[in-house]
Amino acid sequence: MRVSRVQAAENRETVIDVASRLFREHGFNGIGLKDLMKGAGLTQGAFYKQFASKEDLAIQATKRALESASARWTDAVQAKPEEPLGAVMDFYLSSGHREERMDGCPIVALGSDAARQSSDIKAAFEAGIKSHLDVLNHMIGETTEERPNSKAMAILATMIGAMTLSRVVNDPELAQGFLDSAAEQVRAIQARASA
Amino acid sequence: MRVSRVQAAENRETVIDVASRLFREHGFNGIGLKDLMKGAGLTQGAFYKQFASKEDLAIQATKRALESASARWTDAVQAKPEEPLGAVMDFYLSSGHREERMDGCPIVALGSDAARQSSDIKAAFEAGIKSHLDVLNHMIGETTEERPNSKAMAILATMIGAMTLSRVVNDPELAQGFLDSAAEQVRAIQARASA
DNA sequence: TGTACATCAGTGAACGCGCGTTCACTGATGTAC
DNA sequence: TGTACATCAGTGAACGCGCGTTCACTGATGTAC
Repeated sequence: MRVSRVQAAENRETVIDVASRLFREHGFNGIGLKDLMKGAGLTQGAFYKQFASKEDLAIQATKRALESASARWTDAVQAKPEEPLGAVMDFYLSSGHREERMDGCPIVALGSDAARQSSDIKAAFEAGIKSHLDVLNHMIGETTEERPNSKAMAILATMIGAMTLSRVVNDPELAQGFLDSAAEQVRAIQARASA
Repeated sequence: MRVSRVQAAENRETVIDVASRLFREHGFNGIGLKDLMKGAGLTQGAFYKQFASKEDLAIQATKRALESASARWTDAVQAKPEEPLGAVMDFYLSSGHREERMDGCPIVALGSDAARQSSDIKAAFEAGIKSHLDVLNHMIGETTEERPNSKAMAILATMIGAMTLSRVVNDPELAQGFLDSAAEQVRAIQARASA
């Protein structure tokens, strides 16, 4: 049952979108091609007409996940341009984000895994992370300092570290404590940047 | 070939030690029972004489990994009691630690995975993380504040976030930048705590 | 202390299962005239 | 524009493989007398 070129291209994009979410939910090794394709309404056999291997899809899906994460950050900036960093923290350091692993930050959801993956996967993370740093730099209004990006790097590290810690403990109060402490900390960094 | 009770107990501990290292290197799903047992000099079949399931071993190994991580932190304190936080940062935020996933911080190595695991696994992380926070609190000499542990939480989040970011990028300079920015940031938190 | 027997940690093969990947086939799409 | 044929995205079954788990067996350890 051949399908139009347009439809085939759409199917490919759907598979990448679905994979970017299911990989975040289950990890690169935690979900198989059968379920990934089923999530896009296709069967296993069609996979190799679109992708060279599972690794190939993992690369595309990682890029997609980081692009949508960056888009979410820039959306936050535009929604509340007078206090962009606050807007980002409102969604990133929230209990909602703690629960939504599937649609949440891919660095938190896949970071431990990614450290073990090929340099192609890491390249996708690196590009996305640089994009995050650029957005942060504009937010804190600081582009020239001793070590470039230093405060943006510290903010990003604090935020993804807090979300990671928040997700690996059972105690909800402790989990919330990490998010609150990170928010307090990021505000302190911002104050130093503005001063 | 029965083995003495003492030997059997030693074998069990060896398996847990090996697993705590190999899980960190390959992830919970990235290594099988055959290789875990081989690492301890035993065969696959002996596994179920010592553990109820792979999940059971994962719980024991996670506890072990976090205990040895905490031990490393307290060792650093004792080795350099006049500047304990500096001593911890010297090893934690180092390129050596970035490369040694097998013996390094289990929160960074397994955090993304752990968020998807059972509450038994999370309980092991929670206990280890609380222990880390206690050590940090003693270091910064602050036990009573508005939100208890707030600065210790921010320091821990910054450190594990920086190590995670450092490991998922290819560019060595960018990787080092995250570690350096985190160190700078942690010193700033410490200064505020002492003031 | 010495002997006879029960226990059980460890071995290695087997189990069913799901994985990533391959392939013969289908039939609507795209192309050539 | 209409017809004939080639293309190829998608199907569904099959491949070999490694996984977690089970099991009959071994033989040194531990126990009872």
